[in-house]
This record gives sequence, C-alpha cells and structure tokens, in this order.
Amino acid sequence: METYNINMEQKMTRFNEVCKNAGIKLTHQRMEIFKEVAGSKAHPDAESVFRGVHERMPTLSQDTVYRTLWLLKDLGLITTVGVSRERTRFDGNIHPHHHFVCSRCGSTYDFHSRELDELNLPDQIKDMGRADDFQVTVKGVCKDCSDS
Amino acid sequence: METYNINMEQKMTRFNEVCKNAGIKLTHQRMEIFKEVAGSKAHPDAESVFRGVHERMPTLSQDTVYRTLWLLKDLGLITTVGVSRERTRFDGNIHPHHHFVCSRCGSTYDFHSRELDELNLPDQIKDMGRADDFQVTVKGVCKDCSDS
DNA sequence: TTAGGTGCAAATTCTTTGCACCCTG
DNA sequence: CAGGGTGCAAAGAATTTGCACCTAA
Repeated sequence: METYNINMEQKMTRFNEVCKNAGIKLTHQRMEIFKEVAGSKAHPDAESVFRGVHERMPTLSQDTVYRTLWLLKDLGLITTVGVSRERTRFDGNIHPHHHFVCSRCGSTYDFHSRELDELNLPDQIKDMGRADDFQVTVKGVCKDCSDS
Repeated sequence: METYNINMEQKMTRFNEVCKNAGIKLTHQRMEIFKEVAGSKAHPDAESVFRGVHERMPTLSQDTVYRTLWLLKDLGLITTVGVSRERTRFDGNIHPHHHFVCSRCGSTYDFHSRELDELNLPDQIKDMGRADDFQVTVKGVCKDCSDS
C-alpha cells in the first residue's frame, strides 16, 4: 500500500480536532481506520480497509469498519467515490480533486487541476438547490487495461 | 413517472439497431426495461425499474431486470450513476450531461451545459490512460431538502 | 429449429443491528 | 464512573446463479 507520509501528521491533527469538536471519542479503532483511508491512494472499499487494519489489530470487527467509515464521512474527514457495479470506495484526500475511472477494471486515480477547480457552474444549478462543491469524473481505459 | 415522449421513438430505434448489431435478441422484457429507464428522468434504481415494468408485465422477474440493466449498460444504451450509500441508479439520457446530487436525499438532477461539455482536460490524464468522456457532479442540497 | 433468454428459487455477498461488555473522557 | 463505542453473531438487503422451460430469429 502506498502512503502519503508527508501529510499524515496534519491529517491526524485535523482528525483529532474534528472528533473533539463533534464530541466523539477518539478510539484506537477510529484512529487506525482513519489512518488506513487517509494513507492510501487506492480508494479502498470497506472490506479492504478492514483487511488492512485487521492485520495490525486482529480483534477489529467488520461492523466497526462500516460504522466508522460512514461516521468519518459524515464528519467530512473522508469522502466516498461511487464506481458503478463496485462497492463504495472511500477517499482520504479531502483537498479538491477529480477522478479518472477505468471502465474496465474500476481503478480510480486522483488528479488535480486548478483550472477545473475554478470552473463556473451554470446558473440553472441555482434552480435545483445550493451547490456545495463539485468534481469532474473522467471515464476511460487505464494504461494497464489498454496494454493487455 | 415523467416521460420524455419526444425522443422515445428515436431511442427505441437506436435500441433496436444496437441490439441487432450486437447479435442480441429483442425480447419483450428488454424493450420494456429499456423503455422504463429511457422514459424516466428520475434515475431509477433496479428495484424501481422492476416495480415500473412489473405493473405492465406481471411475470417479469427481478433477476431479468438486473441482467438486462447491466446488459444495456454494456451496450452503451444507458449509463449508471453512483450515489454513495444508495444503490446504483440508471440513466437513460445518453447525451452529454452533468449531475446535481443532493447530499441529503440523494435526488439526482440532470443539467446540460455546453461550456462544461467543452472543457479541456489536463494533460496529466494522458499518463493514466485513454479518456473517453467525462462529467461534472455537483454536490449540494436540493430545494426540497433546504426548505424543510 | 436452436441458441440465447427468462423465471424461479436458492445461494451469495455486502451491510446493518441488538445486545452485553469495554474503555475514553 | 457514565455513556458512547466495540465485538459478536445473527438478521436483513441487494444482487447473482443454476437449471429447466420458453421464444425470437
């Protein structure tokens, strides 16, 4: 598993603050689950988060993973990525970013683009409701899949 | 259920052609299931497609709906919309378009924007693979949810 | 006619829940 | 030490599969 060690400390600090603010306990399980998602760029699904954390913490149960992932999402500490016909995947990258999704294998890669982040949304959106944020999802075929 | 009668005939023609081309049989079930999705702008999930078609065709089974929806997707006749923590929803609108998703109730609205359709994607995408198409997903809170 | 398509029911897979015990604050 | 959090096991949903019959081409 690849990790972003650079930001991990900041992320953990933010995690602690947000939990404290929300009046939520800082349990060992929650920290490890958050670390697992925040430290991965593979957009893991619940099962894969479970596997990762379970190695270090063999008493961890699946349902705690589910409960915690949705909790972290509600707290805004992680986001979810829906790739069709796959289970929900979780994303610890909370900076504005966009996704490239391979329509063959489902791999999802992040990319950043100042230009896209600053897009103007059309006015018709206002008729639908209040826009909080947006993302671009590019569908295509990744290098690995087009090689084979 | 609201319908787009205007395009339905064209859509059915395209449906017939695509199936023929793919060497796939035009069964009553497939036509009705396609009609249900193509004629709805509610981005129905599999269960809701089943309910809709089942009214007219009481012998229809759920598994046929699942099989057919994914088949239609593979044929490019419909697309899927992933809204987290909800089941997959299906979209019969195959023209380029974008989505507004309400983060409270999960309602998904289509919107069109020439400006967004013509966006330039950043070069880094090329390192990931071949881009086929892209969409903008706006997250926010819809009118119904913000009123209450 | 015949290969692909369908319905049925059972199996899987994924996710959630109830409850008693545990641990953070 | 109090109330939220966790693990366990079982329930619940959603989706898929095997198989015998059916039907479009």
